[in-house]
Amino acid sequence: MNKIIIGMRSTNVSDTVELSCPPPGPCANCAIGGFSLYAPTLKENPEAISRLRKETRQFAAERTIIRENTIPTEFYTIYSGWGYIFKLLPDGRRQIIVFLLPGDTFSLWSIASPDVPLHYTFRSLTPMTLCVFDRQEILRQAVAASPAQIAAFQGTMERAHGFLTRRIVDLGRRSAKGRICQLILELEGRLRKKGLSDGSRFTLPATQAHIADTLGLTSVYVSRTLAELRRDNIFELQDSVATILDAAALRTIADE
Amino acid sequence: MNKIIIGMRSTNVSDTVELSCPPPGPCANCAIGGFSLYAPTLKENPEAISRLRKETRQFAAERTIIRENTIPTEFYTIYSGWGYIFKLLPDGRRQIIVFLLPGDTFSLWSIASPDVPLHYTFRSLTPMTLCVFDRQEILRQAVAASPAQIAAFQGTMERAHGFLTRRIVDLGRRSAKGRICQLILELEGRLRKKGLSDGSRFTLPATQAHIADTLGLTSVYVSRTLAELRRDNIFELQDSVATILDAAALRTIADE
DNA sequence: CGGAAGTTTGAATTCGATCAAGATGGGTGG
DNA sequence: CCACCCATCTTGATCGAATTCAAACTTCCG
Repeated sequence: MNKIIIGMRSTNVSDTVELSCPPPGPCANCAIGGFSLYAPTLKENPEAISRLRKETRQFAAERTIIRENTIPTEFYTIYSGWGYIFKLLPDGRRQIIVFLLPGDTFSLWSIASPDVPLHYTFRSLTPMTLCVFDRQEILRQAVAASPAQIAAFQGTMERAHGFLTRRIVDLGRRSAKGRICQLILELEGRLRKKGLSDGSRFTLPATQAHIADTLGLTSVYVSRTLAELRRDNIFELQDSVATILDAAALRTIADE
Repeated sequence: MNKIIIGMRSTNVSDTVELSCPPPGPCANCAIGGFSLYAPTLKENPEAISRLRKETRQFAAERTIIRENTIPTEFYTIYSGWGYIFKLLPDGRRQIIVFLLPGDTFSLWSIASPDVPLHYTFRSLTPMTLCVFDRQEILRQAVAASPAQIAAFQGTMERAHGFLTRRIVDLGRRSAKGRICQLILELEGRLRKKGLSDGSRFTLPATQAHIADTLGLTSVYVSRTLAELRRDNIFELQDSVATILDAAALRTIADE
């Protein structure tokens, strides 16, 4: 039996520990598969996906999955848990590019240029289970399989692109409060599509430091701003549970 | 004969004026074609591209090509001049997402979802000549034609994605000076690949207001920061000509 | 020569950062 | 089971990078 992973937010010891585990059931029964990149193929031919999956792999919180400047040979789907992609500046400042949620994939962007090293790092935020595929295989056999699959592939890239451009607008032209509301709405929307939010309440395991590093702020100021939103009965974040108290007000602050 | 377009930076009269012009020579001879999205097809079968091109179209500076919330039916390659893509906030603040240079294309990102309206606006920065294609045609016949073409397509998307993530890092975690140096290096690099920079001197037609709207700053502060770089003999921008005086220093400031 | 767009410079202001000190709370080890 | 530890969050005081407001200057064009 494998070791049990404990703690949402583990300490920094042994940065790259990983624990193998037997795969969960066949991909056909996967709760999150219908929201993944290869959903069309999964629907038509679930065994094809099961066959492509090399294994599943578990990580504790805050473990580095792939480091900047390495060349990934694998392709991952997050089966459970949250991850994030970030870039580190020479002096240690960190910018989180995007949070990865269950059903999201990693190494999509570099799939067409297999020999270019990553320019950012992929890390688990919570304990996380990944389904592991061979990068070349998934490209050839799943992504280019059918017209529906090509459309899903390009659609995924486009959605990712949309999140990035919206983040650029946030960082460039919105106040701290606006950015935070924007982020809450983004995450709620993405989670809702996967059945992980009822529209007003969802799990948000990111610390205020993660949020700060995502929005170009400091954790101190994130704390102050969240306190304000809480005081005004607009939004609350406690013990990794996010609650939208006043969706209209939230959207108003986010929009301008 | 058509009207002649005058002035790099025209006034705001008649925001959507456009002037037709006879197409320049066949695509096979195009100076910029080798750097475009469909370069592989152009090399193998230049007539295919010529046939796909509906027309060329000229715009004066600061004209809106496609507005936010509309559904584009055309696909453009910039034959000459600069353009930019931006998003407007309700109160009039503007965030420029990216500058488009000769050989760059537009509506790439929305090519897979033909019925989703744009969430940003495409505008000319200088007088600009576009080669116009049908959006569906270019997707089917050029982008999906050959393996080399698919690779070029995905490679283009990846490069664009790289620019966006780097911009996010800049906006989130870099000082005004760092952002400006970063932008100079990005533009120089992109232009050099197209033979439009010798490594230290190139045309940069953006005003300080454009730069400010790209980097999340105000034009006043861009002016002050450029003055500093000029004073320190690192970089100079005068009359739309950018000159890198000290590349090493520029890179140092940009990197951290 | 007059006007408009762009740039520069100065002074005052502000949003968010930085520094610092507690408070809270869960996990670990004794 | 208790005590300590460490990460996270909170709150206060001060600081500073970039904004805002304002006015002059420069160029180019009509």
